[in-house]
Formats: sequence, structure tokens, C-alpha cells
Amino acid sequence: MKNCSVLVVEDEVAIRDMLRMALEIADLRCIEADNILDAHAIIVDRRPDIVLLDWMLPGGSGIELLRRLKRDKLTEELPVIMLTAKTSEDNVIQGLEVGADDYITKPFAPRELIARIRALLRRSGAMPSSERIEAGELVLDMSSHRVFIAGELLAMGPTEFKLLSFFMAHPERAYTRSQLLDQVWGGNVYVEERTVDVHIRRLRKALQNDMGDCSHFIQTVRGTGYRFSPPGI
Amino acid sequence: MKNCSVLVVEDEVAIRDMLRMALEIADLRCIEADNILDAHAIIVDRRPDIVLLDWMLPGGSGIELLRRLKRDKLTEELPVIMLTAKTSEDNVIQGLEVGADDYITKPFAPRELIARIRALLRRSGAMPSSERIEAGELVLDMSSHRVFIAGELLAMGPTEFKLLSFFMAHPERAYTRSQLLDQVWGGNVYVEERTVDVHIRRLRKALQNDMGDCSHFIQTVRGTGYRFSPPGI
DNA sequence: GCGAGGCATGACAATTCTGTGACAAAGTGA
DNA sequence: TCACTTTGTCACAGAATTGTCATGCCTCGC
Repeated sequence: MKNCSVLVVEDEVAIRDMLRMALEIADLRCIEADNILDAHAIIVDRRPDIVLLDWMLPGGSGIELLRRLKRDKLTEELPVIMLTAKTSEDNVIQGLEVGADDYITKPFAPRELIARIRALLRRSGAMPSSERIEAGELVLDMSSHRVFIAGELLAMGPTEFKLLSFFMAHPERAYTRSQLLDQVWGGNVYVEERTVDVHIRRLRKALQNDMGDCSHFIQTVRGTGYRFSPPGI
Repeated sequence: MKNCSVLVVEDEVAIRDMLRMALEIADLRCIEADNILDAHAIIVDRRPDIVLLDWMLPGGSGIELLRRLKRDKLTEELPVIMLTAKTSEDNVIQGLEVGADDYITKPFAPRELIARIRALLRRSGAMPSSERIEAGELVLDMSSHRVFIAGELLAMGPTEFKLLSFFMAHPERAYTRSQLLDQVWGGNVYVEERTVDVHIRRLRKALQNDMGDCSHFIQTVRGTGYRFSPPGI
């Protein structure tokens, strides 16, 4: 896993020891605090990737810290897992409402905790870059249905977009015209195989602009069909 | 709460009934499926905001569905909560590893479930964390139900407002007419897809006044639908 | 070097898709 | 009830896309 840091806010030494060990095994960096003031300073200062927060702490509860983080608009980015002995349904709901992303009750299973940390890191880290395929200067964004070369938007028709999506999802592999018709046009249409050539031509033309030329990514395989082969592999 | 849709994948009718009621109270739209094939089709087609997934289902386990979603790169955006009677630590870990964001064991407390759904929607970005969304000169205020360009109030109908809210909460992403009908009109209405075009037209017209013109924020994605894309990204 | 087949290219008409104004039905509030 | 707003549908025009074809270039085998 990436170099992720976990802030553990917990005053019981035994639990901190246990967590430190579990996090080390999971290849996560552990930062520790035993009160909410230190915790707040660390969050502002060192920006951990995730926080494990006990409810009952000396000098102020974890819920207070959550409220303060929420007020400072820090929770939107920062995932928080409550890890506490307060097990009542009302407690759980309160914790989640105030801004926690998950709520685990003590005693807890270390491996499950790690799995939940990973799930949350995945969710919070995976958000910005979602369905993007990149090939050199060429970037295709499925969700927004757009293609860029070096950040500049390209214009192309729906069929060209579908064709390029298919190619970029299956690079370095030659496809016959018939296979492309199946995959891109859908199996139940009757069109000439030569039609593929024309759309390849249009796609190649679309892959050129002032910022660069990616038209050579699409290579002709004589006697067979075409292949998408970006440089640098 | 915003107009969020929850896909419930569960074969026990009693639990589905209970969930339907709980979701209705929480102001969440409920879509139901009792097998993984239907569930997959619904996810691809109607793009629910979150999925509640049982483990044991007729015709294939929930874990299989998760694996398939992961392979299709759909889980990165789609939050999934496992909701199952399989309570062992290994099950929990397996579920989370395969891509679930949370794991709740039956029997469960409905209010806690709702709180966890809300926490996850908040994290995944489906729910705007603030009551106020801004995009360039354009400002939408959820609580007062008003829209401004450069401080000047815009006039628009309820449907246009809902459409704009949805777009502003999900910028930079192309939606089909069918998805917009699901998300903005609500799943259970029958209206022509072209109706969306007309409301897009009305919304675009409403987004112009003396102070500025934001109508170009709404872009046509030919062959697909529309996308909200404010400048400056 | 020379055909023959395979591919690239530009043009074009048919088709499909979207923008737009109009209109009647349904809903709202006084 | 009446004026007014909102909503869904339709028809038409304009624009973009698509499939096909004719032509010319390129490559390969001989």
C-alpha cells in the first residue's frame, strides 16, 4: 500500500501498542496522540491520511474533536474512524452524524480494522481520478466522455470515441475489422468492413491538434486490421 | 437530503420490506434487485448512488458481483455496503478487500444502517456536503432554493432547479437522458427522453441574464446526453 | 519493374440527433 | 372560478454523424 499515515488518537497505552503493531504489519505509518489538542495540531500540521479516534479522551471527547474538524471544514477531506468502547446504537449514530466515516466498537479484530482502514483509504483516495485511461500524452476520461492531448480537448464523433475507448482499454493487440465491428458497433448491425477503415481514418485525424499528434498510436496491421500501440511500452 | 438512490440487492422479502421503509423515512430512493444479474444491469444502466449488497443470493454470491464490478472498474465510484448474515472476521475482511466500503452484519439496527449510508454518501461525494454550491459566477443555494449569477437572482421552474442541483453536485460527468430522468425526475415516472432536451433548453435559457451567461456550462455530449462543466478546471 | 490486392483519402447523400418554438393539459394560488 | 405557471409532447429546421463509393497510393510477391 502507498505510504499512508494513520493518526491514532487513543489514551490507553495497551491499545496504542496493539494498533502500532497492526499498522506496521499493514505497512501503514503510525502517528500517535493521546489527547484532542495534540491530535488537532497534528491534523493541521502533518495532514495524516486517516484518523482513528477514541471517544473518551482526557481533556475532551473525540466527538468534540470531530465537531471542531467539521467546523474547520477538515472532515470533508479527512477520513475518520471512531474506535471506541461506547457501543450503543445512539452512540454509533451520533458519531457517524458528526462526521465519522466508520464506527468500530471495542474490542475489535485488528485484521478487520486494517481492512476497514484500507477500504476507506481506497474510497477517499480513489475519488479524484476515476475512469481515466492514459497513453502518453493522450488521456481519455470515460465519465466526462472527453479526450485530451496534453490537456487540450479533442473533438470527435460518438463512434470515434467508442472506437478509441475500446482501443485504449485493449492496447498492444491487433483486431480484425470484423472484431472491431462486433466490439464497437455491436454485433447486430450490418455494415461494410471498409467502414472501419473510414472511422480509423477519422479517429486518426481527430488525434491530431496543435499540442501534439497521437495518430500514429493506431497502427495498421496489413492483412488483418488495426492495433492501438502507444509508445513507451 | 438530496435525491440519492440506493440499490438494495437482497432476496429475503421481509428484509427488503424493512429496508424499503427505512430508506423512505430517510428520504432515500430505493431500487430493488433480488439477484446479481439484475443488480449488475441496474448498476450499469441507472447508476445508483450506493449499493446494499447481501452475500448469499440465488444464482451467485454478492462477492461475485463485487468482483465483477471491480473488474469493470465500477467500484471506484460506486460505494457498496455489504449487509449479510456471514459474521466471521474472515468474511468481513474478504468483503472489504474485494471492494466493499462497509460491512454490516445481520441482524442490524436500521438507524445505524441509515447513518452509515449517509456517512458513505458524504464521503463518496454523492451528497453535497454544503448547502451552497458554486461554479464560477453561478451560485446555487439549496436551503433557500435559489440560484444566482453574480449575485443576481435567476428565475426557473422546480424541475430546472432540480436538474441544475444535480448537475452542480456532479460536475464534469456525462449523463444519458435516461440517467437524468432517473436522478432528477425519479425512477418511477414515464416521460419521453426528449423531455430532458426541452428542460435542458429551459435551464440554459434561465442561466442567462443581464449579469452574465452560464448557459454554456451545460454541454451537449452528442449521442449520449449532457454534461455540466463549469470553466476553470 | 510490375501487377494485384490492401489501404488511405476525400466527397457525398442518407440518416440520425439536437435545438427551438408552440401548444394543450395539469397544477397553483388568489 | 380565473389568471398564471409549469410540464410533457410534438413538429420542424438545422446541424452533425455515418456508411458507402470512387480514386489514388502503397506494399508485397514475382
